[in-house]
Amino acid sequence: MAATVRDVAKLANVSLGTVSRYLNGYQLREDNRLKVEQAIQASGFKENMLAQAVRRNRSMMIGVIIPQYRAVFFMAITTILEQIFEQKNYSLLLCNYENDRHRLQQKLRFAKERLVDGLIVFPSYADAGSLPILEEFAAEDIPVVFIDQLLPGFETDSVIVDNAHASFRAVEQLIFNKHTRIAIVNGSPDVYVYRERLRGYYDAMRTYNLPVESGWVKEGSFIEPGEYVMIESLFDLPQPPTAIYATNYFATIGTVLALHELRLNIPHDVSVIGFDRFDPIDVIEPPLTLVEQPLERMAQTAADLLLQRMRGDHKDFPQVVTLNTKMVMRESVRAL
Amino acid sequence: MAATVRDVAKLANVSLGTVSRYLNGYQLREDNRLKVEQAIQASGFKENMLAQAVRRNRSMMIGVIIPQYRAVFFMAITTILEQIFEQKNYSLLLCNYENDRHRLQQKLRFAKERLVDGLIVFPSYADAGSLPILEEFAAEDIPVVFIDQLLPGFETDSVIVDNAHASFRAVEQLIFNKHTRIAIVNGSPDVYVYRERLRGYYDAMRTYNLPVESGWVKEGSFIEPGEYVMIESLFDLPQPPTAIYATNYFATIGTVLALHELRLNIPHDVSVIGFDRFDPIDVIEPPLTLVEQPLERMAQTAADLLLQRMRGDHKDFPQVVTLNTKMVMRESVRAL
DNA sequence: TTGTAAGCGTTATCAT
DNA sequence: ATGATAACGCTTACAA
Repeated sequence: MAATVRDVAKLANVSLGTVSRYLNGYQLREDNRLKVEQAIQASGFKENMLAQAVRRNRSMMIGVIIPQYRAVFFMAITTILEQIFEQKNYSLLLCNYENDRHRLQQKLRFAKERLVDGLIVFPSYADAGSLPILEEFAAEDIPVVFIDQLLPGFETDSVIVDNAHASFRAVEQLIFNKHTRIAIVNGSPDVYVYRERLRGYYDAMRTYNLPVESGWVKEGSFIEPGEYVMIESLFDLPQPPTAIYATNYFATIGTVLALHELRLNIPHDVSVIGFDRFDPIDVIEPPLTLVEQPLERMAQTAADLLLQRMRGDHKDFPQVVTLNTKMVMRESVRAL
Repeated sequence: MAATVRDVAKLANVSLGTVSRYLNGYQLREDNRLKVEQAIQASGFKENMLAQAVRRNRSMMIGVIIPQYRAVFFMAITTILEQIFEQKNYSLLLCNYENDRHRLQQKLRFAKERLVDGLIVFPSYADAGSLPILEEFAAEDIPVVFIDQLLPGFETDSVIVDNAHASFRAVEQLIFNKHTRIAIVNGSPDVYVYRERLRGYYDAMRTYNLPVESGWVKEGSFIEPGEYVMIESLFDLPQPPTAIYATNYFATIGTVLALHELRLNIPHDVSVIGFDRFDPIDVIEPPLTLVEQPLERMAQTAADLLLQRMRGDHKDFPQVVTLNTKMVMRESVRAL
């Protein structure tokens, strides 16, 4: 049905080797080049990437393993990854492991069976112990890059963000504005990044000799009904906070909704610093002061690292690149 | 390096044909089966899916073409698609076309070059005229299924939702509760589904002989700063609405935020019906009455249809399956 | 520069 | 049921 190099060769009256060489960018004699080009046109020849893959032993696929498609942070980075890799003619084999260690192992195996040339993993909730498959990638020299988090127990190139420092600076910013009673609305402590963000909060408070009252640390998913009652309860305390640092997108939205509910004005009554800038965060009034992650650079760095390893360049392996977040001052913090 | 059927055959002292047959589930003589199994164990043989793909002329990849990874609706369906296809050993070639006709055509070509066995497309913003590549899929008998929207000009199996009817019922529900002044906060009229949702609104109002005041129809993305000022302006009208029907996730959030801003209580001051139930919608107080789309069934239907076509069963082609949304009554509608 | 032929790791068709 | 062998569509020595 579909034309093959053989058909093209026949049509052009050259050998199939010549056609193949043409396709791979080798120099041809002028008349032959013309004949081949015409034959390709005439036959509607399209190269078969699968056959190429077998022959070259490269699938031209990159596995991208994601905790949850619903979490826009991962997908925002994946959008950029796709653009980068598409330019190099790689396609993405996306896998969602639904935040489940067991499914993660499954998905890694799945990607390996598909013979991906490289792997980018967001290792949320994971531990190396439950992921023996990773050693197989290492053994077969299939490069793996972690993004967003490390995975203790398996050392490989990683691109992360300094979460503790991000928190430190956010809290510090509040302190600079004379806030002393600062609460944190944090993601689940099961996730490494949230433990880090919490650590940065404590660090900042300690550094500036501020006490952390019991009840100022709230942790949750903030996607379940009524979960922001937890946030509201901050204001039942004898010493309610004057500022709230919310450490992710859902916590930020939840905080805003809770303050609305309590008829507390941002920033007049309570100052707020949020985390991550995803739709529809920008719609919120007043514009929120936010910690923003360098999504582009994370993606670009991870991609570059992976491509470098795939080229066989193992310089400085394993490299851990730590990027900094950016605090963007808007209007949700008031100086006391 | 990696063991092949040949290696296994040698190790087991059988022909490679026997090994291949074993792998493909044919009956073997007991002793041979044992030998082959042992050889597979011993050699750590893993089948090479790429070689299989070439030989069988089936890539075992399904292209899934998505307007935007950031839009959780698409990703929610994709999550389900992935589960369904994984069970059949298909992998997903996900492509994001960033809501751009031109990039959509590119991505379709990309998927075709990768020899996907089938295609699922969310054709937002698209028109068949700008997508000549679709005809190539048809010509080569690569099944294409549209989901969420049709694409006039290219007829193929499609799974959609009755958006107009969804709106009709939502508005009707408000009318049943004695509301007569009902506003709609709608997505961009550039998108077919929003034109449909608006049509349903008008239909319902007309059916019940209710006037639609000028200024009751708001359209926008509701992700840009200050866009909910549009919603707030509803209440500057001489005849402000007593109920708002928001036709997507962002419109719903925007509406809630705007009402908070205006210190209007839901449902006491204003009744609200929203659309789509994605995080963190459930966190909103009171629980919102929502139009919910049958994500599972959409995904399952599209997948079934595609698999059927890939099996060569072209019965009733092209099939357009229209599913119904579900109105879930919660607490954001008050009877007047 | 070109043609020939071997080979990638499979599946599938023959006889046997 | 099995072995031998061709074939899938391509790349890549090797010789010419």
